[in-house]
Amino acid sequence: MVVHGFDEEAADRVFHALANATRRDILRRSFETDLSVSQLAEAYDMSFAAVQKHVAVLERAGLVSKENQGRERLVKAEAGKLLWARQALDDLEVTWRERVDQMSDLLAGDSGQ
Amino acid sequence: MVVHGFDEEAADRVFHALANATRRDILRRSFETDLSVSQLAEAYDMSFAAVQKHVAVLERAGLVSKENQGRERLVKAEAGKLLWARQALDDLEVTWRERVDQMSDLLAGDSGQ
DNA sequence: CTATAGTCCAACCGTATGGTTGTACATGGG
DNA sequence: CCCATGTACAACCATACGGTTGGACTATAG
Repeated sequence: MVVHGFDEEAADRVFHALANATRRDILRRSFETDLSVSQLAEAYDMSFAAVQKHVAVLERAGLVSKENQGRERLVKAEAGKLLWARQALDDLEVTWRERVDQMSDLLAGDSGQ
Repeated sequence: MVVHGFDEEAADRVFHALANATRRDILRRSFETDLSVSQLAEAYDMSFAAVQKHVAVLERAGLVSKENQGRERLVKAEAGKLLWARQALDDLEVTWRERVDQMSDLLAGDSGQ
Protein backbone atom coordinates (compact mmCIF):
# COMPACT_ATOMS: atom_id res chain seq x y z
CA MET A 1 0.00 0.00 0.00
CA VAL A 2 1.38 3.31 -1.11
CA VAL A 3 0.91 6.54 0.78
CA HIS A 4 0.27 8.79 -2.20
CA GLY A 5 -2.56 8.62 -4.69
CA PHE A 6 -0.20 8.11 -7.59
CA ASP A 7 3.50 7.60 -8.26
CA GLU A 8 5.17 10.84 -7.21
CA GLU A 9 8.51 9.76 -8.68
CA ALA A 10 6.87 9.18 -12.03
CA ALA A 11 5.46 12.70 -11.82
CA ASP A 12 8.94 13.99 -10.98
CA ARG A 13 10.35 12.29 -14.08
CA VAL A 14 7.53 13.39 -16.38
CA PHE A 15 7.47 17.06 -15.35
CA HIS A 16 11.25 17.24 -15.29
CA ALA A 17 11.32 15.81 -18.80
CA LEU A 18 8.85 18.50 -19.88
CA ALA A 19 10.83 21.30 -18.22
CA ASN A 20 13.20 21.76 -21.17
CA ALA A 21 12.46 23.44 -24.48
CA THR A 22 14.56 21.00 -26.54
CA ARG A 23 12.78 18.01 -25.03
CA ARG A 24 9.36 19.58 -25.58
CA ASP A 25 10.32 20.19 -29.20
CA ILE A 26 11.47 16.59 -29.58
CA LEU A 27 8.10 15.52 -28.22
CA ARG A 28 6.25 17.78 -30.67
CA ARG A 29 8.22 16.43 -33.61
CA SER A 30 7.72 12.87 -32.44
CA PHE A 31 3.98 13.41 -32.31
CA GLU A 32 4.10 14.58 -35.94
CA THR A 33 6.25 11.73 -37.29
CA ASP A 34 8.32 8.86 -35.97
CA LEU A 35 11.94 9.94 -36.34
CA SER A 36 15.29 8.29 -35.71
CA VAL A 37 17.58 9.76 -33.06
CA SER A 38 20.00 11.07 -35.68
CA GLN A 39 17.18 12.62 -37.69
CA LEU A 40 16.11 14.42 -34.53
CA ALA A 41 19.68 15.43 -33.77
CA GLU A 42 19.98 17.23 -37.13
CA ALA A 43 17.34 19.70 -35.96
CA TYR A 44 19.32 21.07 -33.03
CA ASP A 45 22.50 23.03 -32.59
CA MET A 46 24.10 20.56 -30.21
CA SER A 47 25.95 17.26 -30.35
CA PHE A 48 24.30 13.98 -31.21
CA ALA A 49 25.08 12.70 -27.72
CA ALA A 50 23.26 15.65 -26.14
CA VAL A 51 20.11 14.94 -28.16
CA GLN A 52 20.46 11.29 -27.34
CA LYS A 53 20.48 12.19 -23.64
CA HIS A 54 17.34 14.28 -24.03
CA VAL A 55 15.60 11.36 -25.73
CA ALA A 56 16.74 9.13 -22.86
CA VAL A 57 15.18 11.51 -20.33
CA LEU A 58 11.91 11.46 -22.28
CA GLU A 59 12.10 7.68 -22.47
CA ARG A 60 12.69 7.24 -18.72
CA ALA A 61 9.66 9.45 -18.16
CA GLY A 62 7.63 7.19 -20.45
CA LEU A 63 6.84 10.08 -22.80
CA VAL A 64 8.48 8.33 -25.76
CA SER A 65 9.50 4.80 -26.61
CA LYS A 66 12.13 3.57 -29.05
CA GLU A 67 11.47 0.98 -31.67
CA ASN A 68 14.35 -0.93 -33.26
CA GLN A 69 14.36 -0.56 -37.01
CA GLY A 70 17.55 -2.00 -38.45
CA ARG A 71 20.42 0.11 -37.23
CA GLU A 72 18.11 3.00 -36.46
CA ARG A 73 15.92 3.57 -33.42
CA LEU A 74 12.61 5.25 -34.15
CA VAL A 75 11.42 7.57 -31.41
CA LYS A 76 7.67 7.27 -30.89
CA ALA A 77 5.67 9.69 -28.75
CA GLU A 78 3.49 8.09 -26.07
CA ALA A 79 0.23 10.00 -26.11
CA GLY A 80 -1.07 8.12 -23.09
CA LYS A 81 1.66 9.44 -20.84
CA LEU A 82 0.86 12.98 -21.85
CA LEU A 83 -2.76 12.36 -20.93
CA TRP A 84 -1.55 10.99 -17.60
CA ALA A 85 0.41 14.21 -17.05
CA ARG A 86 -2.66 16.25 -17.82
CA GLN A 87 -4.62 14.24 -15.29
CA ALA A 88 -1.86 14.80 -12.72
CA LEU A 89 -2.21 18.55 -13.30
CA ASP A 90 -5.97 18.37 -12.89
CA ASP A 91 -5.59 16.40 -9.65
CA LEU A 92 -3.58 19.27 -8.14
CA GLU A 93 -6.64 21.44 -8.08
CA VAL A 94 -9.44 18.93 -7.49
CA THR A 95 -10.39 20.33 -4.11
CA TRP A 96 -10.33 23.81 -5.58
CA ARG A 97 -12.52 22.77 -8.46
CA GLU A 98 -14.86 20.99 -6.05
CA ARG A 99 -15.19 24.18 -4.06
CA VAL A 100 -15.84 26.23 -7.18
CA ASP A 101 -18.49 23.71 -8.23
CA GLN A 102 -20.03 23.87 -4.75
CA MET A 103 -20.10 27.63 -4.95
CA SER A 104 -21.82 27.42 -8.33
CA ASP A 105 -24.39 25.09 -6.78
CA LEU A 106 -24.94 27.54 -3.95
CA LEU A 107 -25.34 30.41 -6.36
CA ALA A 108 -27.77 28.29 -8.32
CA GLY A 109 -29.77 28.69 -5.13
CA ASP A 110 -30.94 25.25 -4.11
CA SER A 111 -30.00 25.35 -0.38
CA GLY A 112 -32.52 26.59 2.18
CA GLN A 113 -29.95 28.78 4.07
CA MET B 1 8.05 38.75 -33.48
CA VAL B 2 8.79 35.64 -31.53
CA VAL B 3 9.66 32.37 -33.13
CA HIS B 4 7.71 30.11 -30.81
CA GLY B 5 4.01 30.04 -30.25
CA PHE B 6 4.32 30.73 -26.54
CA ASP B 7 6.94 31.63 -23.97
CA GLU B 8 9.26 28.62 -23.75
CA GLU B 9 11.06 30.00 -20.71
CA ALA B 10 7.78 30.30 -18.87
CA ALA B 11 7.10 26.68 -19.72
CA ASP B 12 10.56 25.78 -18.41
CA ARG B 13 9.79 27.50 -15.11
CA VAL B 14 6.30 26.05 -14.74
CA PHE B 15 7.21 22.44 -15.51
CA HIS B 16 10.36 22.64 -13.44
CA ALA B 17 8.29 23.96 -10.54
CA LEU B 18 5.94 21.00 -10.95
CA ALA B 19 8.79 18.47 -11.12
CA ASN B 20 9.12 18.15 -7.34
CA ALA B 21 6.82 16.29 -4.97
CA THR B 22 7.12 18.86 -2.16
CA ARG B 23 6.21 21.71 -4.49
CA ARG B 24 3.27 19.78 -5.93
CA ASP B 25 2.08 19.14 -2.38
CA ILE B 26 2.43 22.82 -1.51
CA LEU B 27 0.33 23.60 -4.57
CA ARG B 28 -2.33 21.06 -3.56
CA ARG B 29 -2.54 22.51 -0.04
CA SER B 30 -2.63 26.05 -1.38
CA PHE B 31 -5.57 25.13 -3.58
CA GLU B 32 -7.40 23.85 -0.50
CA THR B 33 -6.72 26.85 1.76
CA ASP B 34 -4.57 29.95 1.75
CA LEU B 35 -1.69 29.20 4.13
CA SER B 36 1.24 31.21 5.46
CA VAL B 37 4.75 30.06 4.62
CA SER B 38 5.39 28.90 8.19
CA GLN B 39 2.10 27.01 8.30
CA LEU B 40 3.20 25.24 5.13
CA ALA B 41 6.66 24.63 6.54
CA GLU B 42 5.21 22.73 9.52
CA ALA B 43 3.96 20.06 7.14
CA TYR B 44 7.38 19.00 5.87
CA ASP B 45 10.45 17.40 7.34
CA MET B 46 12.83 20.12 6.21
CA SER B 47 13.93 23.58 7.28
CA PHE B 48 11.74 26.65 6.99
CA ALA B 49 14.21 28.13 4.51
CA ALA B 50 13.93 25.08 2.25
CA VAL B 51 10.13 25.36 2.14
CA GLN B 52 10.51 29.09 1.56
CA LYS B 53 12.72 28.32 -1.46
CA HIS B 54 10.13 25.91 -2.84
CA VAL B 55 7.45 28.58 -2.52
CA ALA B 56 9.77 31.02 -4.31
CA VAL B 57 10.15 28.55 -7.21
CA LEU B 58 6.37 28.22 -7.45
CA GLU B 59 6.03 31.99 -7.30
CA ARG B 60 8.60 32.63 -10.08
CA ALA B 61 6.65 30.13 -12.18
CA GLY B 62 3.46 32.09 -11.51
CA LEU B 63 1.78 29.08 -9.92
CA VAL B 64 1.26 30.87 -6.61
CA SER B 65 1.27 34.46 -5.42
CA LYS B 66 1.95 35.83 -1.96
CA GLU B 67 -0.36 38.24 -0.21
CA ASN B 68 0.91 40.37 2.69
CA GLN B 69 -1.20 39.89 5.80
CA GLY B 70 0.46 41.57 8.77
CA ARG B 71 3.69 39.80 9.45
CA GLU B 72 2.55 36.71 7.55
CA ARG B 73 2.54 36.06 3.82
CA LEU B 74 -0.37 34.04 2.58
CA VAL B 75 0.41 31.69 -0.29
CA LYS B 76 -2.39 31.64 -2.85
CA ALA B 77 -2.58 29.13 -5.68
CA GLU B 78 -3.02 30.59 -9.17
CA ALA B 79 -5.50 28.36 -10.92
CA GLY B 80 -5.06 30.20 -14.19
CA LYS B 81 -1.42 29.25 -14.49
CA LEU B 82 -2.28 25.60 -14.00
CA LEU B 83 -4.79 25.87 -16.80
CA TRP B 84 -2.08 27.48 -18.93
CA ALA B 85 0.18 24.50 -18.17
CA ARG B 86 -2.55 22.13 -19.21
CA GLN B 87 -2.95 24.01 -22.47
CA ALA B 88 0.82 23.82 -23.03
CA LEU B 89 0.59 20.03 -22.63
CA ASP B 90 -2.27 19.84 -25.09
CA ASP B 91 -0.34 21.92 -27.62
CA LEU B 92 2.45 19.33 -27.63
CA GLU B 93 0.19 16.84 -29.32
CA VAL B 94 -2.03 19.06 -31.46
CA THR B 95 -0.74 17.69 -34.75
CA TRP B 96 -1.17 14.20 -33.39
CA ARG B 97 -4.70 14.91 -32.27
CA GLU B 98 -5.45 16.53 -35.63
CA ARG B 99 -4.27 13.40 -37.38
CA VAL B 100 -6.35 11.19 -35.11
CA ASP B 101 -9.38 13.38 -35.78
CA GLN B 102 -8.69 13.24 -39.53
CA MET B 103 -8.49 9.46 -39.31
CA SER B 104 -11.80 9.42 -37.47
CA ASP B 105 -13.30 11.54 -40.22
CA LEU B 106 -11.94 9.15 -42.86
CA LEU B 107 -13.34 6.16 -41.00
CA ALA B 108 -16.63 8.01 -40.76
CA GLY B 109 -16.50 7.62 -44.57
CA ASP B 110 -17.27 11.00 -46.00
CA SER B 111 -14.45 11.29 -48.59
CA GLY B 112 -15.01 10.03 -52.12
CA GLN B 113 -11.53 8.33 -52.32
C1' DC C 1 35.42 -8.38 -45.49
C1' DT C 2 35.63 -3.49 -44.91
C1' DA C 3 33.91 0.94 -44.39
C1' DT C 4 30.47 3.73 -42.65
C1' DA C 5 26.13 5.21 -40.60
C1' DG C 6 23.56 5.00 -36.29
C1' DT C 7 23.61 4.35 -31.60
C1' DC C 8 25.18 3.91 -26.88
C1' DC C 9 28.08 4.84 -23.03
C1' DA C 10 31.62 6.78 -19.98
C1' DA C 11 34.38 10.57 -18.46
C1' DC C 12 34.65 15.17 -17.83
C1' DC C 13 33.23 20.18 -16.92
C1' DG C 14 30.63 24.32 -15.48
C1' DT C 15 26.39 25.60 -13.53
C1' DA C 16 21.93 24.87 -11.27
C1' DT C 17 19.27 22.53 -7.72
C1' DG C 18 17.82 21.25 -3.12
C1' DG C 19 19.16 21.22 1.11
C1' DT C 20 21.57 23.32 5.38
C1' DT C 21 22.78 27.17 8.97
C1' DG C 22 23.11 31.80 10.38
C1' DT C 23 21.91 36.57 10.21
C1' DA C 24 18.88 40.57 9.55
C1' DC C 25 14.52 42.81 9.51
C1' DA C 26 9.51 43.78 10.23
C1' DT C 27 5.29 43.08 12.81
C1' DG C 28 2.21 42.25 16.71
C1' DG C 29 1.50 41.11 21.83
C1' DG C 30 2.38 41.98 26.78
C1' DC D 1 9.57 49.30 24.89
C1' DC D 2 10.96 44.59 24.42
C1' DC D 3 10.54 40.10 22.80
C1' DA D 4 8.81 36.38 20.16
C1' DT D 5 7.05 35.30 15.60
C1' DG D 6 7.24 35.25 10.59
C1' DT D 7 9.87 36.14 6.84
C1' DA D 8 13.81 37.08 3.78
C1' DC D 9 18.38 36.44 2.29
C1' DA D 10 23.30 35.07 1.92
C1' DA D 11 26.81 31.58 2.21
C1' DC D 12 27.86 27.08 1.88
C1' DC D 13 27.72 22.02 0.40
C1' DA D 14 26.72 17.70 -2.15
C1' DT D 15 24.58 16.15 -6.04
C1' DA D 16 22.10 16.50 -10.44
C1' DC D 17 21.78 18.60 -14.97
C1' DG D 18 23.06 19.89 -19.69
C1' DG D 19 26.51 20.02 -22.45
C1' DT D 20 31.08 18.25 -24.50
C1' DT D 21 34.50 14.62 -26.57
C1' DG D 22 36.02 10.11 -27.49
C1' DG D 23 35.62 5.13 -27.80
C1' DA D 24 32.94 0.79 -28.64
C1' DC D 25 29.39 -1.81 -30.74
C1' DT D 26 25.87 -3.18 -34.46
C1' DA D 27 23.94 -3.35 -38.82
C1' DT D 28 23.81 -2.16 -43.63
C1' DA D 29 26.16 -1.01 -48.20
C1' DG D 30 29.80 -2.14 -51.51
